[in-house]
Amino acid sequence: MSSDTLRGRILAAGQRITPQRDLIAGVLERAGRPLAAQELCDAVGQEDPGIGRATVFRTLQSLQEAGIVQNVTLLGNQAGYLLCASAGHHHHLVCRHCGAIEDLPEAEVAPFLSGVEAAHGFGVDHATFNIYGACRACAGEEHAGR
Amino acid sequence: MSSDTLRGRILAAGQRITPQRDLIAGVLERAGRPLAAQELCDAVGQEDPGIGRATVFRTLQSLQEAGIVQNVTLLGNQAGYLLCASAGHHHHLVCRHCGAIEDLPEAEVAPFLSGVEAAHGFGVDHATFNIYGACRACAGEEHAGR
DNA sequence: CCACATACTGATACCTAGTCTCAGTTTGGA
DNA sequence: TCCAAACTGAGACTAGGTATCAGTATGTGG
Ligand SMILES: [Mn+2]
Ligand SMILES: [Mn+2]
Ligand SMILES: [Zn+2]
Ligand SMILES: [Zn+2]
Repeated sequence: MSSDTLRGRILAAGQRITPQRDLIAGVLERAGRPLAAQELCDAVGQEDPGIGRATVFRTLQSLQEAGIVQNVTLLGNQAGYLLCASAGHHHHLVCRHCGAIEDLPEAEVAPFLSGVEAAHGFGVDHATFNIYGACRACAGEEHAGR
Repeated sequence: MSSDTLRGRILAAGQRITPQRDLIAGVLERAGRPLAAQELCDAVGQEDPGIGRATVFRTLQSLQEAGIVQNVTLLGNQAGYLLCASAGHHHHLVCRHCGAIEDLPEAEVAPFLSGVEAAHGFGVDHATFNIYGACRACAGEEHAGR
């Protein structure tokens, strides 16, 4: 069960299991796409109105430290919180039509970064990418649809 | 004179020249690196305390539309405002030691994006990069310095 | 050079995301 | 079961940014 995995990852990060964390991680997991702060707070409040705003943000912080949640920048510079299955450093392709997310493994960007380092004499030590467009499904529809 | 150019670019975007825009663009130009909202407001207030906060943000908006200013994400997810000499779409390498910025032309990232499109069947229509590290000068110092 | 539509400005109120503090509660290990 | 440490909710607070509005400046066409 994936709940086991989630809990395992929380524990592995030296953090405690609490009902709040369970619930919040669950909301993100079921969403399957990045949620804005507002959306997340609403969804959490709907499942348990007792959970305070501060706890939501603290939990996001914890889950990020545990490598379970990633912060992505949505269109319009809005912050989105995304539950990630893969734990290591990786990036995301954001479909601007359906909101779906596709992982972009670090291995795929490493050669590009090496090229930049070589060309500019710049030692890259951290990089994030915000890549927006149409996922395969949506690109197909758009092409066929009109 | 670069002031001519700046004004030209503002006018070309169908916007009016005002003392406030002149001053704010000047502050950014002299900074030579991205400024956070706070820093910018402080610097502006120091040169002319009469300029209101709202005007600073509106001006940033206008200058962005005119392609003169770009919004970059500094470390810690802080927004930075950067005056860019080159007008077209391009990216930036941010030195985390001295704050210096190096332009990364779109042409250098295009092949990478094409590769992503091919590999994922994903139609990229907008991408931004946040690349942090050590510029040539700082990398040299670090290597030699200790 | 003047008149005038329109763009712009400052003040101010407002909003949202996110942080901080603090007193009380829960967790999980010994 | 006991306890230190981690966590929680409430609520105050901050920072970045936007909306409104009445007044002012800009630049264009006459
Ligand atoms: Mn992911
Ligand atoms: Mn630039
Ligand atoms: Zn899609
Ligand atoms: Zn440097």
